[in-house]
Amino acid sequence: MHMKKRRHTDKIRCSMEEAKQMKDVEASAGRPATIKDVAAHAGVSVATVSAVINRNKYVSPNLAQRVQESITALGYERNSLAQSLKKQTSQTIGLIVSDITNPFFTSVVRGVENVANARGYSLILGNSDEDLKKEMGYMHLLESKRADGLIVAFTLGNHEYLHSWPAHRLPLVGIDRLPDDACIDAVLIDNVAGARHAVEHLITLGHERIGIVTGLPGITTTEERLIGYQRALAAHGIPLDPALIVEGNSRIDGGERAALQLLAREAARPTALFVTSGLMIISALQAINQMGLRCPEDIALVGFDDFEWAAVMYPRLTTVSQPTYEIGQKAAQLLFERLEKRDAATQVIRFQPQLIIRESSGAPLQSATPSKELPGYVHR
Amino acid sequence: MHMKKRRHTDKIRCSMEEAKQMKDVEASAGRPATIKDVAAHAGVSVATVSAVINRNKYVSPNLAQRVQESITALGYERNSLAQSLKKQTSQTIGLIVSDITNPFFTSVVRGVENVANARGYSLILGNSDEDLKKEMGYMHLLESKRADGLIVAFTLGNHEYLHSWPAHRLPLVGIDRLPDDACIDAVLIDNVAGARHAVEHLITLGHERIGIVTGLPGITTTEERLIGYQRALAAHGIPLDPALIVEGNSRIDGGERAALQLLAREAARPTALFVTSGLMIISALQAINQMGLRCPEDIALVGFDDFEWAAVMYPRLTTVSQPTYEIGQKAAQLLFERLEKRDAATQVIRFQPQLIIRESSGAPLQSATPSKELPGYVHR
DNA sequence: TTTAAGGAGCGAAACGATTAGCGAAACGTT
DNA sequence: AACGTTTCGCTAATCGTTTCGCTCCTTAAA
Repeated sequence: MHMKKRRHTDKIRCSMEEAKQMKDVEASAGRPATIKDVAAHAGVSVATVSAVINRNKYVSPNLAQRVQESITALGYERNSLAQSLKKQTSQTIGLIVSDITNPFFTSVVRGVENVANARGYSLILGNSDEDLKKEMGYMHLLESKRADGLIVAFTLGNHEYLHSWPAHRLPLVGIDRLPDDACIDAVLIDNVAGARHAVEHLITLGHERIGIVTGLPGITTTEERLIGYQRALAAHGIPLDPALIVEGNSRIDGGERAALQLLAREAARPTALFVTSGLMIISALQAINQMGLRCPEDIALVGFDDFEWAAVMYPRLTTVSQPTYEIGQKAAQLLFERLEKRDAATQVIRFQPQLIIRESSGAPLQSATPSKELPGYVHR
Repeated sequence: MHMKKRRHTDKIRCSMEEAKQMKDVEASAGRPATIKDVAAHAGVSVATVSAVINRNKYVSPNLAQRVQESITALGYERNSLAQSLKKQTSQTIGLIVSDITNPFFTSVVRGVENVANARGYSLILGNSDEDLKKEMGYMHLLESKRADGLIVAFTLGNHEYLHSWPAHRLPLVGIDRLPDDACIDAVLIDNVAGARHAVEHLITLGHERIGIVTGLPGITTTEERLIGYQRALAAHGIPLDPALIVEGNSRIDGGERAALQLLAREAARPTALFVTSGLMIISALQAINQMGLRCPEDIALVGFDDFEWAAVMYPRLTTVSQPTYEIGQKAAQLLFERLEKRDAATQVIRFQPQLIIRESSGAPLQSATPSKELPGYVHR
């Protein structure tokens, strides 16, 4: 009774205040309005305000209306930190890539962001710079921020720590590459097939001395693409020349260095180059020009990773195209599936890359010979 | 006394448990370990554990040692949500760009991420897709997540809501563009000067009929670049022909459409094109090729936004280069300054863009005429 | 008239961390 | 022995939500 009465007077006092405060959003200056402020303002309990906000309980329409008015009057915005703490879910996922500046990852990030956003999740982004320490740092940071799940492009290095990772609590989805012993959901592409297609394309054009510029050593994609290269040669009875395999670093500078090294061997210069990582193809092309050679007449060129510009460069580049956006999308989907079914079997999705034939490989134009139309090959 | 005794037995019991649990990280399966678990395990109070974690109080070394052991034994990881709730700071900043896939923003994001990371802050990323609704959605989301500050590339549209934005509580830094009436910290570039340099470069090469493909209408950068174009013409007494101004949309498709429209006017075809937004220059180049014209012989071309590939395209592109990474860096720095001094005067930083002269504008090569070496002009 | 059902709203206990305030030892000094 | 000082450690309140029970109250059926 006592209570009841006091509450009632509260109500009256508050509705008078309401009239006054109607316009002064965020009355008490510094501090943001809390649910408690709203409750006091509307003369109801916090439980009721919460019920109104979340529409998960019966609240009479006119009371709900009153609460809504208090909310806008005070400029109240829910505190997701408190909510997450209580609900044990932060509606946030973490994404760790090696470098968002790499167009491959840029597009992946966009794919992830789109599906996360559609589900009301937000995205915390981290760049590992191919540094295991940084990667682990981010993973722990995201664990402490209680992200609901993580999507990670693992760097090279010893990933033993994954074995004791509490995946049931903080699910993990790998993209692009995976430590061989990791048993987690992942979205990858078939690098062996991609590399093999690219090299076989060069072989059918008559090349036998094909140089390869590899990516960062120790990463699965690098190794798989090298395997594809070797298989293609083997399948056509071309002996493997170790001198034609040169290590790049998946960045501009490494590509130039590696390409120059390959082209320097005047005696047994390769007639074609296969560059296995996106950014390096640019510098490889620069290296070719720099040596006074022409592409594709003197040196044919095929690269991994397609991008919009590949179609307007000179020469227009033949590349192995990965469905980057779809990779991000799929990874996010996998993560959300996992959040719903913690103990489902792990899935590893492998997309097929596509060889897009343009000019740099020296192939005859499409109209000239529309002969070889295998799946996985596209003329553009 | 009573307490004391019980506490003591607790200690003993716990150290026995400790021996047993030493290896079973994360004992109670699902739930992550809390500070309370650690306290119980080590036989101390939560305050002591907190003191050990934050090293902000006197704790005897051997006790600290014991606590540390409990922490690793239980696999404890601090819950930042709870910490943020209590400390009223989330160590998180939000970054809203229109589309991270745009190389301009990619690089900006990287700049922001780097300085945030260095300060122990993490980054929540949002793409607005030039949609005011989405932008506002993200801003409120980030407010509810209690981000400590926001960096935003504002879309076009009515930004009245900014006037009632609680900037003292959630500081805002604008990048790239700014609603004209917004009075906030910002990092911009001098678009007028950039455009003017580009167009004057074309004029000094003898061009008078210079077409311009603009960006999305309604955005300040678009308008400023158009002004720079007009000023350059005016300064050289060239009359303005409205037919030479065509609207693009800052995306690939819009660039092609606009360029084709300009080139279609066979009678009075422009001899040079100025494309004011990064992605569109590619499609403009395609449009030129498609019309059977040559660049730069038939049509000279200058674009806004430089990127690595501009140097290996055919022809190598003359562009206005913006210090994208530095823009991101500076924006983050401004934000952190603001977090430290809430009531300092607002700063608007304007970087100077640089005209990088390559082949597409038809300029004589550097070695041939090193004559015109104004600041803001670079031959590469 | 009694009972039951269930709508509408409230109080209070979590969630996991931080921290002010308070005692209790241990030690040194007079 | 009495007292002050320093060093540790504990209790309890707090941050802003959500949510479990609980209490009224209204309505309808028995």
